[in-house]
Amino acid sequence: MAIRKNEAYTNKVLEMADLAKAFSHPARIMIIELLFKHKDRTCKEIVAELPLSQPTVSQHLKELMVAGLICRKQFGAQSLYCVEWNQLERVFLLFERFKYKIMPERPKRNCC
Amino acid sequence: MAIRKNEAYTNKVLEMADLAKAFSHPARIMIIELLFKHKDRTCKEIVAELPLSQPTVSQHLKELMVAGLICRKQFGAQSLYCVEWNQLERVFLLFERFKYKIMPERPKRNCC
DNA sequence: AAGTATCATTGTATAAATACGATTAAGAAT
DNA sequence: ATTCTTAATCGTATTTATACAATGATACTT
Repeated sequence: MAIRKNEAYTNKVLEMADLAKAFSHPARIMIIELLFKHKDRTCKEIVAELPLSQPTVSQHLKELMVAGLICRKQFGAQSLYCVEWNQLERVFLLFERFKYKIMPERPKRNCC
Repeated sequence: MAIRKNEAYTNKVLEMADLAKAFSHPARIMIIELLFKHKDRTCKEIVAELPLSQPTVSQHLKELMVAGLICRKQFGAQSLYCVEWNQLERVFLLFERFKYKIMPERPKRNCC
């Protein structure tokens, strides 16, 4: 613990951790997959594809919204969800940058 | 909840969620970055770069080992850690596959 | 042998994540 | 108007994650 708490992590690392967390539950990965197969989905349709109750799915949807990965449009009584492509691209960009920063250093074989 | 609990998620989705979870804490991302800068690092050196106590760092190291992302070599009293490149490549592969499965469908502009 | 250094493990406290029943709110249908 | 549908939110229980002091274990130093 040689580093002070407040200047410990760069914004990029914090952003990557947050976005990785959004992907750290299988239901949330599946939601993103579902939303690209059909671009607008109601909550009910998403619930029908998952082994989770409606309130739990709503909670995961909210987390994905907070992460900026999906958005919601109100259509009468129902909510239509869709992917925020810009933010999804941002995730892939961060992981790709991380990879190309690291992988050129990759040794011929693993050390262990 | 129309899907039965046991057949809910594919192995690929579960694997991706687990690996994303490994990246979901800034300390763990930094550890991987540190380990590629200098390929072998002692626990003490890693602790010196993070705002966390030695036991907490040890715990994060263990989680990364369980995820298969790093490995440990014992050298006398000290532990040397290094990246498991194969597994790191696996992470990037999963995210890239996910991207190329999804992004061709990307519409010209966001829906919201 | 006694002391020191390194680091994993244990125990434990606190916070965050996960899950769901119950409720609420708002629109749609009758 | 009343009932039904849809989905968010609330309340709460349970599990998991995070953090660290204390301890234990192993090797190194003197």
